Amino acid sequence: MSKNPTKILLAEDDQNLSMLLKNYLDAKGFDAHLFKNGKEAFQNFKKGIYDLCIIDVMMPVKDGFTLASEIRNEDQNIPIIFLTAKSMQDDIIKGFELGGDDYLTKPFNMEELMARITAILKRTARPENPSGIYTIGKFKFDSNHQKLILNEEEQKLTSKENALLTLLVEHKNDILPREKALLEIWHDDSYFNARSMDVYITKIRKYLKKDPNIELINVHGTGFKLLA
Amino acid sequence: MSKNPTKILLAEDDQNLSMLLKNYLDAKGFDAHLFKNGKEAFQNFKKGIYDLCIIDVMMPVKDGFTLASEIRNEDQNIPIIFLTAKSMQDDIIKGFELGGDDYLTKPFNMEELMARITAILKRTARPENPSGIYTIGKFKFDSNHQKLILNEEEQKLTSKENALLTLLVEHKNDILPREKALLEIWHDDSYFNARSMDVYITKIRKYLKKDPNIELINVHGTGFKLLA
DNA sequence: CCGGGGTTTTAACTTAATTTAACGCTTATT
DNA sequence: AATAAGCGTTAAATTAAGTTAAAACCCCGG
Repeated sequence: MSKNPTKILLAEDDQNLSMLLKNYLDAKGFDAHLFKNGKEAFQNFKKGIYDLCIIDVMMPVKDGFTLASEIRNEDQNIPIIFLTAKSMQDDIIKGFELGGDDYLTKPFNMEELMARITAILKRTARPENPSGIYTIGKFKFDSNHQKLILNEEEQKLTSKENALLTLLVEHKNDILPREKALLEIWHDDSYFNARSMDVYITKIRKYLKKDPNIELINVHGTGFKLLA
Repeated sequence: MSKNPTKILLAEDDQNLSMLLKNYLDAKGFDAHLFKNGKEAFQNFKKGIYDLCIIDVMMPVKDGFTLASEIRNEDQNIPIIFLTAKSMQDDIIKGFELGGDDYLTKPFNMEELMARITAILKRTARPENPSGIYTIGKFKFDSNHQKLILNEEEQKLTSKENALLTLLVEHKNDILPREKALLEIWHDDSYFNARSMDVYITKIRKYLKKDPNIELINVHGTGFKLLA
């Protein structure tokens, strides 16, 4: 199940820059759609489902701010990045007031744009599994409620057991590196924390033993692997 | 019941700029805490509950990137804005990779910083509920009138019960950190206040017991989570 | 100023979660 | 095979949280 590319609405009238942008974004794996003024852009915005907008402030026919406020009117949440030639602070303030998420002053370099896009998408991204419910062999694992359920029996988990098992299922059939677990759960990779983690691995193994098809194996010097 | 100001961690070694920043932010109604290097900043970060970090990249003792990654390790979500003297693109990319939310190149003007702070906080903000009326499972909770209502029955709450339950519902299905509750309600994180808070947790659990689908679980060493 | 009812804090005790310690076994290295 | 480092398991020690009751506090009416 491969993911759809992020669809970007690109509103920019400058011929050179716009093609440069579109090519760059497409090369980076995005699906960028280019429009040369605010009017065209808005007409298309209503049709397509976009994930992100990059809007030049100065455009003929309909300027970027007008476009942005129309878009905001349709969609409260879609991220908007403004581009502007002049670095007038009033413009910047206005852009943010309109609900812009970021603001780039020309000339900017593509790497920076890319970094800002990535940062915004990361913030906007929906968590992978908001329900927090996973299947492990015959078990249901509800990480939000810190419970491991087999048939009708509920096993309550402590916070650490829950955190560790959550990491393990997120890496199901794959290695969860020791270091990663230690940093995320214990916030520090030290001798004692590592020993503590081993204790929790034992506890989790004990719980999971009720389904003999599940294995929680160690990869020496590397990490653990949950097989189901 | 007025709201606490947004608490900002400010890490900046330049004497002039840092005081300028602190004064400006304080004047804008924030509660800015200034530290002159990464080490000091991190030590204090762990103690206080901050809402936003503004970090200079170039600092003595511990640089801004190191500080940011340590902070990210403790808190996945807190917004971080980097400040840098040089507009080196590599720095910018690195900043975003570390989970920075925004990046400002010196010299910047205060208005722009303000705009970016506002934009970030708007994204991060928890949805407000001016009515003060929440739903918790089968209950209605009216925080303005300090009442918990199930069917026709009204349970009056004391102000502490009310304040704590309000914080809990504002973080529904998410962790309410102990320190945050202690600082906001008891204004001081001490042993006895922590004990007192536990007493109130017990009381609230007793009230909520009437709906068996509601859980108020403890996350060891971290806080409480209200699940409904 | 005093007393009483409700609220909050302190105290004492209990239970649970987590870390540390101890010891034995396994895996890599030479 | 000897050695060292990594891991497994159990139990003890430590620290956090849960519960209940008593003490202290606070505010209002008399």
